[in-house]
Amino acid sequence: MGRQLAKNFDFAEAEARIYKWWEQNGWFKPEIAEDDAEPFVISIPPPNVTGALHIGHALFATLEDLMIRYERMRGKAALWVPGTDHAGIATQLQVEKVLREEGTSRHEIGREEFLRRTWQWKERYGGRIQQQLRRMGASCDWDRERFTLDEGLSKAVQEVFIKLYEQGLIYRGPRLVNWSPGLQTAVSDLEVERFDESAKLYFFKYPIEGGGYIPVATTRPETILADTAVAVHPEDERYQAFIGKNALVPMLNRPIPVIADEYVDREFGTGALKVTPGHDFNDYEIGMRHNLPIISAMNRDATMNEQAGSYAGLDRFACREKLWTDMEAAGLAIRVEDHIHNVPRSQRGGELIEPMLSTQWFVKMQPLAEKAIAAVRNGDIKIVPEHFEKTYFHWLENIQDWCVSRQLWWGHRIPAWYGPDGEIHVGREAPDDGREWIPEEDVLDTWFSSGLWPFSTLGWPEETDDFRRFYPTSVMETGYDILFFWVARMIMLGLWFTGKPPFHTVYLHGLVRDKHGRKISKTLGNTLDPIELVDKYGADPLRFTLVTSGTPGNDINLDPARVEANWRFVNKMWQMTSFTLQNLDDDFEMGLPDVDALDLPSQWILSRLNRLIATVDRLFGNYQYGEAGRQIYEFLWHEFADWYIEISKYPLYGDDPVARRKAQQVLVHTLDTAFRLLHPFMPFVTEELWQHIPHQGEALIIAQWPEVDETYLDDSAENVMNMLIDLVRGVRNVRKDYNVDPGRRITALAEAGRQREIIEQFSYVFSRLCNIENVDFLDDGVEAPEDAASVVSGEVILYLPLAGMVDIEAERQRLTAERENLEQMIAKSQKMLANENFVTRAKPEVVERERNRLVDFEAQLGQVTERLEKLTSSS
RNA sequence: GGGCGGUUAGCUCAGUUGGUCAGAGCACAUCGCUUACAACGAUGGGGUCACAGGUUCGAGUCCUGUACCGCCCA
Repeated sequence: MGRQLAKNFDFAEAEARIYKWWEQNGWFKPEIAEDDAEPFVISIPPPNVTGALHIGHALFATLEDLMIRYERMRGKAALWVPGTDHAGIATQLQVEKVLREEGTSRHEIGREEFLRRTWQWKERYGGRIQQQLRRMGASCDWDRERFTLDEGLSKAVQEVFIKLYEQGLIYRGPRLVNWSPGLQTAVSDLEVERFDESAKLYFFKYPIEGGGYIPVATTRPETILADTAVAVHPEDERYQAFIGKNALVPMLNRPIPVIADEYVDREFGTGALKVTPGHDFNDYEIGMRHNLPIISAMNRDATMNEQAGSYAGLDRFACREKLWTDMEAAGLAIRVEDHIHNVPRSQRGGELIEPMLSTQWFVKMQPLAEKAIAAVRNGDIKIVPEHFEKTYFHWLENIQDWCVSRQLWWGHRIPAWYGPDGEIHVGREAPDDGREWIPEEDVLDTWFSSGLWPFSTLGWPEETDDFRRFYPTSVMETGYDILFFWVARMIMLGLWFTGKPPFHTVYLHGLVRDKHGRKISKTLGNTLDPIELVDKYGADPLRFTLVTSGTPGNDINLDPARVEANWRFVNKMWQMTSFTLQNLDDDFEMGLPDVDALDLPSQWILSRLNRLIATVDRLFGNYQYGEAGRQIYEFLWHEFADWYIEISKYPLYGDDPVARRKAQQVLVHTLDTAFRLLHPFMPFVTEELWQHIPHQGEALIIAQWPEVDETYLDDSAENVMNMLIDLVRGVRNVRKDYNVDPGRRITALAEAGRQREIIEQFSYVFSRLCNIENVDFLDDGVEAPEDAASVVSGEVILYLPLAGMVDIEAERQRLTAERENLEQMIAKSQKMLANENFVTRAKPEVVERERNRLVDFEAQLGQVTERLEKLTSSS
């Protein structure tokens, strides 16, 4: 009789075995659903192909897998499209580093060889992250895996670029761009981060032709050499006389106009501004307004060029120093002050970004942005949590044209050719006109291809079966940090090219931080390696911790102690199952008796179980996965294990085969249902345990999601059970207070009024749970023993005769405290109910509940008071 | 300067139509190896829910303001 389970869960063995089994059976594929099933599709946020799984990846993998598993169990054609990103700059930097170590460089080996090496690098390291996602339990359809440089995706990229060009939305031209001198490429404004750093503010004299000077302050003296104007505020009295005159650029003596512009902040510095359209974005705007010439005084490596006169060839910082020394010598320098300056740095590597004049390819964003704004405004796309919509709108409403060309080699080559007469051709091929067309060297921003991801991965621009069936996708789950980089661009490009929003919901998660809320960084040494945690505790506890440690859109402070606690939860479930299996008969048959045929504890646990299903459904509907997980945990541990299992030992160990059978069925049914609910959170252990319990169907991963059976919802069973639980707790309490040896069996006397039958029937509960040998009933008019402690719940009072152990005075104090507490509650409750506004305005069920509470309190108070009076009169 | 988020037990966090909402885990204290589980169980201590107003019969929950922390944008 009974079945055996290993003593503990060997997660390392089981996870590998189960994942392989799922994958081999094709259960990650949408085709396992009915042919007409509604699709549910997620495109993975593609990680860097040569990267390693970090804790942020673990978070998205968990959330997306949770959504996919839930919808799969609900019968939808669930498809999670996996893939990786070529990550232009990051990957190129990795390979360049290797080349440097080999003593060579990409320029030395040439473009073709460099690309060969990079593909080789991708082949070698590309795959690692996919394996790590598998360890997290990610149920992606690996047969549909994509890479942004795949042929199909490259075709989509070309298609989009060419179409946008034909539509007049792509242009090429010299503009001021963010230039990364170390990488020697342009980057977009999103790829620039700004930091407040201490710097120097240099005050100097701008000589005026014909005498006098205007004092000017700058943080970057070297740009003086590229000044094309001095600007003052039109209403600034101090400088009125100079407007329209010429100033002379220090050391170069080049004449430039003094102009008036309202942009100038009269309070800052000297109130006069040097204007350098070639090296500053604000100055560029001023330059446009006043038709100023643009001078670029730097080379691509941020050394000074011939425009800098004698300073040509110097690095910008060396130039700054030398120029200032020269200006001091020339009597033009006034003073240098310490100054906090907002400095632009590259998101990649942190080097100083220089605004530089450069010829690049741009996408006109406004027409695309308008559609993207409308889609969220009219509800076609919902952002969760909602407050991110504001950020989204603000960015799109103020959108700048997107610089999409990069002077890199690793990426999608821009499909453009230059003709011998300077003409530009954009298309898949060079024109076949016998002339020599030179292909564009630049590649596209990696985010350009990522922006097509939801549809390019499904075959677009081809009208493939997948595209027809699975586009638009359903939910875009990703971090809020790439709302602009990625999400907004997918929405813009998706709407523009497919005419449909690429997904109906954007779910944004927060950043994972360390347990003290610090950003995770190698420098701080607080990195959390998800794979290490999986090795130590298994994937399930890590997943559960990631989901239940926070709320949507908020950062998560991950405490490894919680991972350990959830590993204990896994063990707890293992033990619950082990208990159940040990108590099954060989001829056990699944099933569930009608609610009327069940005992109270079973009615109670099934009522709680069905409420749990309803709660989880409601929470999932609102993307409240964390709360749903916590509720399941609470149910399994603190209702099912703590109470139902303990109580079920009575019928299981008793000699009534019918009762025994019913208890078995309730145990199995509850585990079965709870495992289904928990499976999206903890797929491995739930699958393993489900396989061990009696079950119908091949695998939990494809089992049906539970539905609420309202016939099992039972308020009255819950109320009575709560009373019993209350009494048990009260008895345990007394035992502890009086230091009654846990092994010592005691008896109880009850005054139960209308609850007498219940107490009688469930005296075994007291026996099992608080070691009460038997409960007798006090006949009317018979006094309770004096040497007894008492426990009250509702109208029931239990006396625990503890001859010689009860300190009457202590007992009196205990009861007095309880009476005071009750009196307070009663007063509060009475006050509420006496308030006409409450009775008339509050919801009826709230008023009703309050009335019941009051009745309960009063019954309890009656018992406590009576007991106190007896103790007082008899002592 | 504009916008957003946070401030709940020693620590990490829940608490989403305002009415058992003052909770969980960890940590701490006491007791217990009782045949599912010591990777456990029982019991307990611990918070004026940042502060000040307001709305409401009722506010951790809604509104306004303040302080501090963090993020985004300029």
